[in-house]
Amino acid sequence: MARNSRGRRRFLNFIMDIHHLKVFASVYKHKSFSKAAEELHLTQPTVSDHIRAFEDELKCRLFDRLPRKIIPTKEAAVLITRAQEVIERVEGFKDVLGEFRKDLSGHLVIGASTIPGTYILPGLTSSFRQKNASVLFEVVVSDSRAIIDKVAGDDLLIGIVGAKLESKQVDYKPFLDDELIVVASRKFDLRKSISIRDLVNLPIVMREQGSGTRREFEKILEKEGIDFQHLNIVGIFGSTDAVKQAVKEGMGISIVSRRSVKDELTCGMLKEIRIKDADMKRQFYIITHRKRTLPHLYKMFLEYLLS
Amino acid sequence: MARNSRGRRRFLNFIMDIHHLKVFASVYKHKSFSKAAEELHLTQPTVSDHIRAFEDELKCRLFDRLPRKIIPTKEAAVLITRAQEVIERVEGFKDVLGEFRKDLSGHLVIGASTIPGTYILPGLTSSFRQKNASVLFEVVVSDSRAIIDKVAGDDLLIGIVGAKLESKQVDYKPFLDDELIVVASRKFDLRKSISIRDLVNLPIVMREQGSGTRREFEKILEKEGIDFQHLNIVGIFGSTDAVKQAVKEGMGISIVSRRSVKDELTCGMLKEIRIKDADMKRQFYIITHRKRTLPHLYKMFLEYLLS
DNA sequence: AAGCAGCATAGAATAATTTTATAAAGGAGT
DNA sequence: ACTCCTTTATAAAATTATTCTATGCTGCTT
Repeated sequence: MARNSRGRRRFLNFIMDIHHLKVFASVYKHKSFSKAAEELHLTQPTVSDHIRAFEDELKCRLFDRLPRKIIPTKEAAVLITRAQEVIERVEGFKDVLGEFRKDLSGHLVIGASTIPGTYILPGLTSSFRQKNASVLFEVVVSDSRAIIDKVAGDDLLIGIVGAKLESKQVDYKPFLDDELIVVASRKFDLRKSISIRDLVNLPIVMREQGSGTRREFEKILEKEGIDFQHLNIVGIFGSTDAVKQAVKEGMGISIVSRRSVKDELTCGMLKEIRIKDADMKRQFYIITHRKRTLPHLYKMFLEYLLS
Repeated sequence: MARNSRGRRRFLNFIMDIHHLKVFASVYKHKSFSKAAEELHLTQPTVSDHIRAFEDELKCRLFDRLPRKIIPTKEAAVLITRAQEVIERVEGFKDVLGEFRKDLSGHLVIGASTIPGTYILPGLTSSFRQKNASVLFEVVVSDSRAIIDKVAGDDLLIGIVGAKLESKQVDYKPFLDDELIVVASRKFDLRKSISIRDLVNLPIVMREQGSGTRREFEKILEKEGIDFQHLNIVGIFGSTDAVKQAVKEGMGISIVSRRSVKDELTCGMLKEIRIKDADMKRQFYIITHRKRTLPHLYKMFLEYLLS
């Protein structure tokens, strides 16, 4: 039945959904119930019913039914504008999403551990910006542990880290390679190539705990059966630059990412000491939250990174 | 079942009615399906279902469901503004009508035949305006026939006329009384009181056919058994003022509405000749279309007229 | 007066929404 | 690790809404 117990409709809800408004607008446009029915692919009784329900709801007559035509009342004339506005907005709903998807501008926040944040991302963000319009990049640099926690805890959407810590929330995608190398000041007198066991005897400068670089180094030592405690640690610094500075000053050697000392090696400020018997390769990862949806801009950037 | 054949919904229609938008907005606000369900007096599965349907419709995820909380996606953040706008507009629908009803400003068009339009309405519109704000009155003066036709034909909403012509469309409400009187120039030498039959011998100035005054006069003659053809008509004028002018000039006597010559009688420009043997009372009517709804302003004015 | 055009009404058929009941998944506390 | 708790998902049944067909009514028109 078109109505439920004579004129009263719906249990709790209101009549004014888009559908009803559309019927109203169409009747107003055609000044005819049957023409409106035709346009909307409904039957005339349905249209009648909608109009009546709408009139009941508003407690006012909207159309005067004269024998040959219907005339909208003043009230209908007042309402039609608003009704059309609402319809238009709702129809445009999907377009809003479409527009939004085309839009590659916006604010892109990326978490990164020291090496990726300092030596990898600046180049990539810069070239992404050259291809795509106006993106504001914000690179949050912290150590790997902190970045992973932020991604897991919904504070960041994407991160690039140099360590893989277990977390159910986080999805790891392998990204670029890197290699840990041993560096020393150019004044440091040492053979060009040593065994990993020789490290035990050398003064070492290190990053703090939580650093991906340090963690990788610890993993390598462990694999080689060397106890971290036996190392001769002479300094711990909170940043790669500080470590590099200390090494340049001759405080000791350090194990750092090759990417972080590329320039110093080229100009001879630091020299590399090859380790002949250990694999010092490491992997960087792009991390995202396993259950969160990336905004479009982020997806685009992620695709760019992986290509 | 909440959905009909697994996720596909509705036969022909779209999901985005106000109801769905409200569910979306509530979930967005509370960041919780169950809280939204509570607010909307629905159950949680219903809310789940609406959101899923909406997501299917837009082909994009709106909320990331994490274990303890849900996080709106960027898409949801983009859409929520628009959704709230639409909801607000629809909620405000009834208020628009309310406002409209309180509003007593506007354009009020009244049709009137000569006597009401010239001698009755100006006073009434003026006092109505003193009580109520800013009404723009437009008085369309024409003869009774024309006004009745315009009301019947939807060109006018309200009219005041001095004749009752049959028309199924038109509703007549008795309004003020009037009286037809015989007037003559003050130079015109005649007894103060005559019989209606004496009119046959006098030179008469008249309004055109269609005039309510003339029609009333014809009806009186008919009642008295006097043939209109036997009258000594010496002039026909298209307006009451023209008739009055002609009478003043001594062209003849005329039968006019007492209201239209009130001032002239007072200052002696015209004199009344009493008819001792005929009832010359007449009635004015407020007319409206039987099936049309009067706008609020018109209703107010009508009430004012009838009080 | 019969035919026609246009809206209203009633009841049946169809479709959509909401509910109850239950599952599944992930945290929090013991 | 196990259990409880919270939150969302799923399924089927119940409820409610919408639409349709058929028919009635009214007032023009011829």
